[in-house]
This record gives sequence, structure tokens and C-alpha cells, in this order.
Amino acid sequence: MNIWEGCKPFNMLSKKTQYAFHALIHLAENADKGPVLISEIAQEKNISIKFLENILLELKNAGILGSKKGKGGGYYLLKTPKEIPLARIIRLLDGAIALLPCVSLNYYEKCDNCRDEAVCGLHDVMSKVRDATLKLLENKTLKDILTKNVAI
Amino acid sequence: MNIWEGCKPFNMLSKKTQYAFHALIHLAENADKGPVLISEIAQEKNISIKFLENILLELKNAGILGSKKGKGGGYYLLKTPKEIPLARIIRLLDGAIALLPCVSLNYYEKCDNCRDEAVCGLHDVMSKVRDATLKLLENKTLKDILTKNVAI
DNA sequence: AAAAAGTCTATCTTTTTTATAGAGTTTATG
DNA sequence: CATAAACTCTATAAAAAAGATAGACTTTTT
Repeated sequence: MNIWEGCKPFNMLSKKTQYAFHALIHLAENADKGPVLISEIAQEKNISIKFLENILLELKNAGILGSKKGKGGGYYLLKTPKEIPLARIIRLLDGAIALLPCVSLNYYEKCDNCRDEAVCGLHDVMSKVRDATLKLLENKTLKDILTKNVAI
Repeated sequence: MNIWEGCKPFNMLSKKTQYAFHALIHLAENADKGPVLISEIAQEKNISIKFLENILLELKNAGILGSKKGKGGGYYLLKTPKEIPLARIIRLLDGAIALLPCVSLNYYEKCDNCRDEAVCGLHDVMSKVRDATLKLLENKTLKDILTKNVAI
């Protein structure tokens, strides 16, 4: 059961992050209905319920979601969609937003194939890519990826 | 032996692609000296020689490098650095340049967590990220990542 | 003929990703 | 207060990908 089915999807967002986005969208679009069941999100978005559990828990531990146990419980947003930048979610679940460790702002790591980072042309170009990417992902929020209009 | 040592380097260029860039840089900067030995590149750039063999072979099969067997042999560029866009190398060795399969130009794949791609907000944002990335990676070439100045 | 150097194919190991299992805890409510 | 609903936590397993290696083969030079 290969979920990527024949494409070559390297460098992409993990399923974990993709599922997180879809779950957050569902939560935002149903924010008026009180806590939402994990099982409801899983069914609606076609995600393994047990896998989704872990993801929602991570989002909760990061202060993005709240939860309520017991009957009538479920998950809900702790922030408005507008307050949740996409970069926040990606960094939380996938880590660095950069094509090379040596240009990552949050997960920097020295590269060991170049002698001097200061004069590495690769470093320059990849920094530019990172900046262009972050400009979008830090300014676009959950609100921007919603289908329906939701009250702020 | 974890070569990523504690960072969380997902979504990044693979070692294969990174090694390819470093090898190409070395070949460009030594283009005047005739064919360059795999072993020379491996030593200079701190890459496993056997792993590098495979990479150089892929670059050769893609028409980017040429080679000469026997004594005095080695690898050499078939194009000028200016004619080799970075996107070409990444696509060859890593595949798609996109954060989601559904926004990849060269490796498109339908996403199965959203009902309708046409009204998927995620799709819109990720297309913008792809465009911003490609604008850089398709216009920047091997020439732009060289340290030394090399004759065109 | 011998040595140098790339070619090819196969396999192995490690790491990461994805997914699952199951016992535990909290809460609403009849 | 018993019960069921629902999230919590930790561990583990399965699958895929990345990274690396081995060795026999071919071509070329001298």
C-alpha cells in the first residue's frame, strides 16, 4: 500500500503536516459547533483515526488546539484562523523550512561538503529560496486556506 | 552514524542532490584540466566514492556530463555552467519541486484529502510557493553557485 | 599485457515515515 | 456512582526511502 503511488514526492510536506492542515481546516469551518470528534475529522478527511490522534495531540501540546474529554468532548481551535501562520504548522510537524540545513533559520546545521559557508554560492541561492518561501508561509494563515468564510 | 545529527531536516534536498551540486561545482572549477577523476571529487568534497559514482552516472545519462574511460579518463561538463539550471539537477535526482503532489508541474498527483482541488485554499498557497521557488531555481544556474570565476 | 578508470547491477543497512495497539484518564449524565 | 464516551500516553510494528557498498565488467592508454 504505497500512498504516494508512483510519483517522486521527495522534499514535500509529510502526510502528518498535510493531515494537520486538513484537520485544522475542518476545525475552523466547524468552530461554531463546539468540540469536534477526532473520529469525525478522520472520516470527513479520509485519515487514519489513530494517526490523526497523534497529530491533534501535537497541535494541542503546541498550544494551537484545546480539547475536552468525555461525552460531548473533542478538539477545538484555541486561536482564530488568522492567528495561525502556515509556517507554524510546518515547523511543528515537519521541521525546517529550507532546502539545506545550512540555510535553516530554526534548525541550522553546518554543511560538511563546502569549505567555507561565507563564500558558498549554493548557500546564497538557497537562502533566497528560503526567504521567498517564508515570505508566503509566514504571512499566509489558516484563514487563507479555508474554503468557507468563517468569522474571525 | 546519523549524518543529520539531531536536526529535523525534512523537506530538504537529499544528500544525493547536494553531492551532485558539489561535484558539478568541482567539475566547473576544474574544467580546464580535462577529465576529472571520481576519486578526486570524492576526496575533495568529502563524499563516499561509490555513492558518488552512481550520482555522476545519473548526470551523465541525463546528458549533463560526459566521461572518458581508461587512463587519463574521468568526468567533464557537456554544457557550460550557465546552461545548467539548478532546478534541472534537483528534478533529476530528487523529483518534484513542490510542497504538495497536487501542485507539482512535473510530478503532479491528485490529493485525496480534499474534495475539490479547484476550491482548495491549500492548493492556492502552495502553488504560489512553488512559483516563487521555481522562479529562483530555474533562473539560477551552476554558474551562480561557483566560487571562482570560470570562463563561459 | 597490464593498469587505469568508468559502467552496471545488485544488495545491504539505517533512518524516517506512516500506521496501529492497547491500557489509562477524565468527564458527562442517568 | 456506574457507565460510556472521548481524549491521553507510550510503545511498537511495518513499510518506504535514503544512503552506502560490493564486485564483476568494459573500455582505453601505454
